Amino acid sequence: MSHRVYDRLMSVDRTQVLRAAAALLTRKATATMDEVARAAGIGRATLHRHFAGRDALVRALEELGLQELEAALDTAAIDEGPEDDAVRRLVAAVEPVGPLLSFLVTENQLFEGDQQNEGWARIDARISALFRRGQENGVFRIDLTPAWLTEALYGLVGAGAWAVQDGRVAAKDFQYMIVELLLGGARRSVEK
Amino acid sequence: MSHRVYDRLMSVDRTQVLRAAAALLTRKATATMDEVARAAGIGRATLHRHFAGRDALVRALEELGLQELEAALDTAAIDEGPEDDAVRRLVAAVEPVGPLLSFLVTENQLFEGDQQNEGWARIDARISALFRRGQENGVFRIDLTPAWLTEALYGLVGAGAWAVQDGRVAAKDFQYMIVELLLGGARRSVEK
DNA sequence: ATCGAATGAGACACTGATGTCTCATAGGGT
DNA sequence: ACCCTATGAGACATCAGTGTCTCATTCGAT
Repeated sequence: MSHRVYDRLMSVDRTQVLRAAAALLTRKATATMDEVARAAGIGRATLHRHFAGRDALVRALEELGLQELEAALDTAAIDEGPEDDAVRRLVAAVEPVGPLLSFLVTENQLFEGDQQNEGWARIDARISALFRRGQENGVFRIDLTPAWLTEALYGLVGAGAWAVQDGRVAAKDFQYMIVELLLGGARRSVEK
Repeated sequence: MSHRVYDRLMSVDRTQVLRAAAALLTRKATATMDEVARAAGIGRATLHRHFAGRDALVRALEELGLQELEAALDTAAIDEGPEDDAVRRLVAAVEPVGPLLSFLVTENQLFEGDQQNEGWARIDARISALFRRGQENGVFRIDLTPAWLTEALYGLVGAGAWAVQDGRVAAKDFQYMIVELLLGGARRSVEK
């Protein structure tokens, strides 16, 4: 009958389409629905059957990004262990979501005026909590607010994803570059 | 006769229009020419008289941004003195250009395929040179490439400008937050 | 007061993207 | 072998943004 097998009747994998869309829109935010469809290897009509319109597509993309970010936060287990190690795990887990994250961060300013998506608020809160915990435990400096450190993390991940995509930074260095700068800064520490 | 006074006959100040356009486009990258015109307080026809089209507008915006960045690099005198102080001066000087910079950085990925604008290459080179000089003088760590530090600077300035605009960070803390994170990182140093 | 240049508002045609529809076809499920 | 559904391709109307033009008006210069 129409159990889960039935769902798979659709030869078009929604998530796969979203990934293709993300990959394209990350590079070219103004890409056409037709371009998105071709990038996903499907027809424009089919794309419209799955996503009512461009807005719906972006919303779905946002949903996907939020899901993956939440998942990354979970697998990184940022509530456990030393906070600097938690940040390392977080960056590592967030790396694959990098491009999508940077797209959504820049795209989100379009929805200004609306209340900030609650999904984002939740993720912000979780990451901020990590930095706050680190401050309380004396691992992180207290003169940089958790909110700013969270924003900075987004910014660095975005810059990193973009730099990798443009070939200015090797993909294998992505995690190291971000974590080291975020945690240790650029200044050479007297004792390493 | 038609000396400099004659130029001022135009009641529309080109730079002023560009600033208004930058302010709007930074928040809403997809803003219409009509919206830009209204934001600048002029008619759409007049906007078209000054900038042939949307492309021309963006190009002019890019030119303005490059000019201001070069000027910021000059006033910061990044070739002189201790490198960490130079970075402080650089961030301070670049702050007013923050929104425009972040707009151009994200907008630039549209012109991918084309050769990177030589103006950008020049600015990248100047900033990279600062970080490289700091590395050679033992001020900056050598495991983070100058190219990455430059990208990170862009990313942090963008994130900072955005955070300020959204009220998540106080404007007066902009410079401090960025410089401290960029130079010192989030980790609490044993000796301050 | 007069002249000239620039402006604002609106009309207009044009283009590109969008969203909807139809129809033939391929490909799984039975 | 037979359905039945999803798909791809294309046609189509619609819409929003663009770029151009005209014309009345404003404003500074003389």
